[in-house]
Amino acid sequence: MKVNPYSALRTLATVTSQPIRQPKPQTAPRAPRRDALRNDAIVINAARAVFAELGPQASMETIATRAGLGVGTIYRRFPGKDALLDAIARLLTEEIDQAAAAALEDPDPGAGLERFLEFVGAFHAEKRRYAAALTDRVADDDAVSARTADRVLRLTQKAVDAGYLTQGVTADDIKALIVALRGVVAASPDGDDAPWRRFLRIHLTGLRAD
Amino acid sequence: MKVNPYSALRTLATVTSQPIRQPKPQTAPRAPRRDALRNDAIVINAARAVFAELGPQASMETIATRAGLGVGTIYRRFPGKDALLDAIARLLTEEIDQAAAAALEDPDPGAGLERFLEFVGAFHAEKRRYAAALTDRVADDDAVSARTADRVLRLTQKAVDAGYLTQGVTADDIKALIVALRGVVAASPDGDDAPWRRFLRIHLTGLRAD
DNA sequence: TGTTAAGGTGAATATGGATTCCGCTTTGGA
DNA sequence: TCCAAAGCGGAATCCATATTCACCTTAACA
Repeated sequence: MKVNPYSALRTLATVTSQPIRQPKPQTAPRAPRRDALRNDAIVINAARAVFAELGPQASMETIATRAGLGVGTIYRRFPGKDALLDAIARLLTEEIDQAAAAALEDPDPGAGLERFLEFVGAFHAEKRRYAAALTDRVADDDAVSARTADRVLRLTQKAVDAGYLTQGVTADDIKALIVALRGVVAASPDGDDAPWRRFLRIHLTGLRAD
Repeated sequence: MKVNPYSALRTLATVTSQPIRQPKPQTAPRAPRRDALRNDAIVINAARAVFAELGPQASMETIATRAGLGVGTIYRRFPGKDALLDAIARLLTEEIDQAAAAALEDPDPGAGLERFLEFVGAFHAEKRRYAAALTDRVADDDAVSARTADRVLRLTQKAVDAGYLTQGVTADDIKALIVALRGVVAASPDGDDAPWRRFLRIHLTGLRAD
């Protein structure tokens, strides 16, 4: 069993009668080191690159090498591989959220929706190797996730109201289209955008018909 | 290094001068044992069940237990887990092929196509946990695979000729729809068929519109 | 019914990674 | 410039499987 280091210190202090500088209880002890802050981003970027190339089963060793760091460093910031994936998932959700926000700005709701869906397609194409491993990593009731869901909902409603989409189309239909797109992308040869673009076109036709 | 057991036997034979019963070269040595034949199917069925439940990362141990056999027995028939997955993939391709064949029989090409796609959706729903791990396990130029591809091609052409699908729709569009369906199924809650059915409906509308 | 090889078993082994740990290095702060 | 504390590195450890193998059973055939 391990000895509690704090009790040892306290004992020593008593014996030597040295005044102890008590750090003010809630004061931040010290500024975080610059390299530590930098590495945080380096790790995530390396992980994204490696996962994109090798898929989610890429080893921590590989990620560390790519980052130019030791494995231990990764574990200092992220509890484990799973947490790393979670962090990436949140980051990507954020990116999708940005795109949704931008789409909502478009004065033409139909154009905005199309732009958003094309972004999603390209997004999945870039992450084809590990996109599937990201599902369910961000809880539905997570702040970002909820915000995005709300944006998609409004995007859909605006498109319906503007007459771009048929009456009766819901946000769930758009979500289904998004995961479908992922399936098409995953099954197409790397770098070939034509299949998912065509697929998107056709499905939108279906969503617009009476 | 390991000694070749055959040379050892040969040496013994020479020394003792015993006549060796040479089995007639090309004669089938013996009929396969009944239990062996039976186990072959037992293993595949157990594997299908376990994969459906736990996904493709289920252990060989689990499969063996489910089959009521020892792990070694599985390895006697299949070189390894990968080969087991391959075998299942081929089997499932065969099932899809059957469905395609049946659909071609339908006097109404449109109804036949719809029936086929609904079969595919239900098929994926049943295998939602491991369907993704099956892709690319059966080569495109494999006999069954090629036959199925041809059937889908004919199914599509008939549907176009009959005016059910718009002019210009190709077999690739149907294949894309199939993988898309897989994506939708994978993202829906277990056992809920409504999402993929609705999705199929909508996409077919898109494929039928001018 | 006896002989024998095919077939079955599952403990032992091999392997590939994830995760931990501790000595060494760097940085913040006085 | 000096002293910790915060960080880093990466070999050592741990673990969860896949796979092998030496020995035991059982079915086929005479």
